[in-house]
Amino acid sequence: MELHDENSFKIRSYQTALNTIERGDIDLTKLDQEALQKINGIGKSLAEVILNLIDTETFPYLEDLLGKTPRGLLEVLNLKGLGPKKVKALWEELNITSTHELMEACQAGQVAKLKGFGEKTQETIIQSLDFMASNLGKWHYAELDEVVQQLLMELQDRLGKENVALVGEFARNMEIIDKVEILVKTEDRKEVWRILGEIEILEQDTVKSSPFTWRGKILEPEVKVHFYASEPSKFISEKLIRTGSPSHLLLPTEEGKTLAEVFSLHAFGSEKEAYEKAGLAYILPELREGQFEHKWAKDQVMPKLLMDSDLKGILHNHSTYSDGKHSLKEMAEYAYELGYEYLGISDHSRTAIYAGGLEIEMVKKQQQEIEDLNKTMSPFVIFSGIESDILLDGSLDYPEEVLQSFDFVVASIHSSLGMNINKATSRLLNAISNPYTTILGHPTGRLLLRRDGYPIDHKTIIDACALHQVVIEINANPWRLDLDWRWVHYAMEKGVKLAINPDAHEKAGYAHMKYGVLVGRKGGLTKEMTLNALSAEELKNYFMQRKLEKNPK
DNA sequence: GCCGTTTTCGGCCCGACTGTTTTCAGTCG
Repeated sequence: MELHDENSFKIRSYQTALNTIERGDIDLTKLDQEALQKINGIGKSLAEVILNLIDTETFPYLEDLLGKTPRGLLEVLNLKGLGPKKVKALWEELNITSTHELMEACQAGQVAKLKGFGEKTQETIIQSLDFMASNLGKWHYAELDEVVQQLLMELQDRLGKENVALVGEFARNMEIIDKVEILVKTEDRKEVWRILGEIEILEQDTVKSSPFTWRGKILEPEVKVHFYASEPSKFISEKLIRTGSPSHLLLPTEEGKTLAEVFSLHAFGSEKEAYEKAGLAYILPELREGQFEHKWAKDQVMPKLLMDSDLKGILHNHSTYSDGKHSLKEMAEYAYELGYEYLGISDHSRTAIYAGGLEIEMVKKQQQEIEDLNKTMSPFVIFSGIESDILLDGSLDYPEEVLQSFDFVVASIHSSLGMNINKATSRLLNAISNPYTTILGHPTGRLLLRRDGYPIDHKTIIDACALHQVVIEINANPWRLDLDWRWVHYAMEKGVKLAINPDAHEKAGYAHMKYGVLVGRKGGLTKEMTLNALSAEELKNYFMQRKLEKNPK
């Protein structure tokens, strides 16, 4: 609609209606025309469209629009920095219909000459295109989780459980996966390759494959996959070598060899035995990154890492008070059903108008509702929080007396993300030193594979959190996973606690906790250093104690 | 296209930034 001169307010209507539908938990298929029109943002026309869609599964207007739009242009529309107006200009003035053509036009300097464009815009577009190209074929761990586990199970069924092992990035629980790698123990490669040929979701690339390596892809979502065949005697060695990151494998051992050399020179009955041979304690796959794990293993002090079952409650969640899909009560009851002891609700604050941030009177209303629910749901506890926007100068979004009324405050940046490292760091420092800040939310604002976060001086930020006893969030949303696991160990060393927060905007969002735990473990996170491993009672005391120390009045 | 009324039209969420302009359009969160 945006590309075809449709009335901008009509476009907005569609958008508002879509937002309402997506954010609500309404089963449209059960509603008639009259009931549909009662939904805010849906009038006569849209109600008819919806009924027609349910009935015939088609939408002629959309088909018509798509028919007039080059497919590649939709991809151009996804580029950061390009909105509908600019894309339309590129299409009409330069006849650009794909990212490929756009790159050529940029490189030829044609884009900069267009009215409303310039050198800098052209440069931004090139950067966006590069960013897109560099992420091509990569996926979030969470997007592949299910298909990979299924594939693994099917293979283990057919080849024997002990003969199939995940290796590579996926085995190390990396947040971004470029290719899936699986090692098979066998004396008959051809038979294994034949079985792979029977699996429908796989497609081999025969040109790139070799006698020892089957290369190809999983079809949906499309991701590269490699299978390696290993003789039984070398299976453990090969598994270790194909799992550890390059810097892990280059770690030195007592006898002066690298880990990789030790692994490849001997035959082992188990991975534990292999690490023993190298004079090290056993290192879990997710820790094999060539970082702090070496010292832990050398000193034989591998800590017990955080587990899903250690988490006693869920902090940082949204409800229908702001942009969540489910009501406060529904969110609380579902957390209770899942066996958690508490829920920390932290809707958006008032500056986040686009997300329905809470005006002060709504804060009070919500806190009243929390108080009432806490009476009926006890011993389950709802903690009253807020995700307060960190404003441009680093201050929080409400006057003191309002901030004071929360059990906890998650402070996050949501606007003006285009900052340099000095600006971003000082903005965060200001928020961290605010006595009402309990948790620093998604510290860099990154969206994996979509945009880099603003640059921050991690050490300075973590040191400040240590000084002011601010907890840092590991936002467990697969798009964020922010704080990055590479900084978890440093935070723990400084005595900074971390919170595994799903940032759930609906009940199903709690499931993301799993991915927060995975990256937390990668960073070496323990139960002791995890805020929401505290019981409801302990956390209640923690919040209270903290408020007393910081704001004695 | 929706909503609300100061009802059958007129207005539609906001603030900041960037880069292009020479006062503001386009984009983002």
